[in-house]
Amino acid sequence: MDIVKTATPPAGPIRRETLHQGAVAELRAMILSGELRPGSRVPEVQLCEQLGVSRTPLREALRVLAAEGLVELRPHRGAVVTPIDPTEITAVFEVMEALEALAGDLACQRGTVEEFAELDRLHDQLHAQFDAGDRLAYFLTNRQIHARIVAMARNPSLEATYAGFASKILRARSLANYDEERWRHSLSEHDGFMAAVRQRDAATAGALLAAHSRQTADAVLAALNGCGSDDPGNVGRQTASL
Amino acid sequence: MDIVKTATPPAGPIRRETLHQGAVAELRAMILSGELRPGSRVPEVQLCEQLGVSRTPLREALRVLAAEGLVELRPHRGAVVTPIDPTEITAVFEVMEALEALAGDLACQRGTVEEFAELDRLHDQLHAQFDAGDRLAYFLTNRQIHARIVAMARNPSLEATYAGFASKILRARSLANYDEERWRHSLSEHDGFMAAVRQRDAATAGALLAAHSRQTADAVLAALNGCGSDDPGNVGRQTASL
DNA sequence: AATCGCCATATTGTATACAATCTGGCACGC
DNA sequence: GCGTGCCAGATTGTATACAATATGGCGATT
Repeated sequence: MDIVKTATPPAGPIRRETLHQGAVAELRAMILSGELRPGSRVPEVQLCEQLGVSRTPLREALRVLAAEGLVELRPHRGAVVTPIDPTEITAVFEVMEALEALAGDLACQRGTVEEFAELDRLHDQLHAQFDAGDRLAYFLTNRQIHARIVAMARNPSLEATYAGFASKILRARSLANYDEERWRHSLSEHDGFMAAVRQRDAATAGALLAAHSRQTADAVLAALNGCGSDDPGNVGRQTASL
Repeated sequence: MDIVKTATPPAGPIRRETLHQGAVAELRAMILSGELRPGSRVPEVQLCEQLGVSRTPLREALRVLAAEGLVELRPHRGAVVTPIDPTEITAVFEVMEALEALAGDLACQRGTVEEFAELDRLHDQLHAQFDAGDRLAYFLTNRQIHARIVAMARNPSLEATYAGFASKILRARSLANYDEERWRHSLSEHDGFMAAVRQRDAATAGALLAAHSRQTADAVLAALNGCGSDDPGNVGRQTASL
């Protein structure tokens, strides 16, 4: 058989598994990174040549992204990247809070010793990156920590739902970079729930994670409402919010 | 302009908005009602003539349903209706519990007087249907009540997520019809959280709704594990579980 | 006799062609 | 002058045709 060409051809158009799957991944990345600006129309043919695929798989990809809520389809009027609506983000954060609480609770009950150790390691790394003033690295480690906690909950449905909400929040965050004080506070919140996590105190960990999420929400929403949407200067560049 | 033909043509194939949207709705209904059995393969061409559409919109519909988790796509091997996996249902219920709690909490804070009154009316109706022994009617009213509560939470993201989880649970329920005692207990749980709702006691209402969800989970999972999956006699008929 | 490899068939993945619908502008009429 | 109706262009929605891949059976080989 041909078990040879398992690796991705470095050049050429996308070739993940099927074209429409690859297109979904590509488009999602483009949306989350801000390369496709919120509210912008998405002409099919243009994306087709950009991704090197035909309209059929591209359209299938758009339908999937629409089901995820990243784009909106208006019959005969084309697709638009879902605009970032502070009202919606508020709603998303409300649910996120509950999901974080659940994840923290379950993670404490179900994580392995190795996973807890890994969490500790990441937390130390987070501190180091804060001390170094490396916002981007901090941001990435932060996401990793939360992702690990969710994974430790041993609940694929929670994980998938969490990922969906996280992606929406990520898009909002890319518009709003906030201040040093919030950063410091964010770290101290991490210290807080990590203390509970170390003791396997499920209820407290969940509550503190939810509180952390709520604080993040406040900061993001404040930044969102603060900067408005006129002349979105750095939109399109993913910035490191905390 | 042509504001005339707003109504759906009664005859002819599906014609909701676009064909693929209609196909999504049709297929989802077929899956939820059990007309398409869990685990069964879904040949495209067969569904095409059944729905009276071409392969293109049907395939787009399948991609959407795959994103919702109702079908699974295996490249070059066709789509299958996602089998009902007790493990997954357990996970789904875990998240559902948190969603119910959140919905109940927010609903108490945000519902209008009219909505609370409507909830009361539905609750009375539920009692009447229990007394009449009408399981199906009870089941439908039950769903309505929960849907109303979620709507009162004023959170579209929660509503959408809830709907997704509810549909998965619905499929599991259709396999497991459980006993009179559980029915009675379910009603008394409704009495419980409705009492809290009437007092706008958000925290208690949320907690009781979560508990109700947990009890439902126990019953459904017990029934699921009880009957096994050999000779799934009445699979395909939607039954009224509580 | 059992296993491996190959091939015919069916089904899915993709590309292209055609039909339907929306947008923007222009001429006409009031 | 302004609004209305119509038309050309562009874009999306759908159908069909072609290419690629998985499945199951048959035969050759050991």
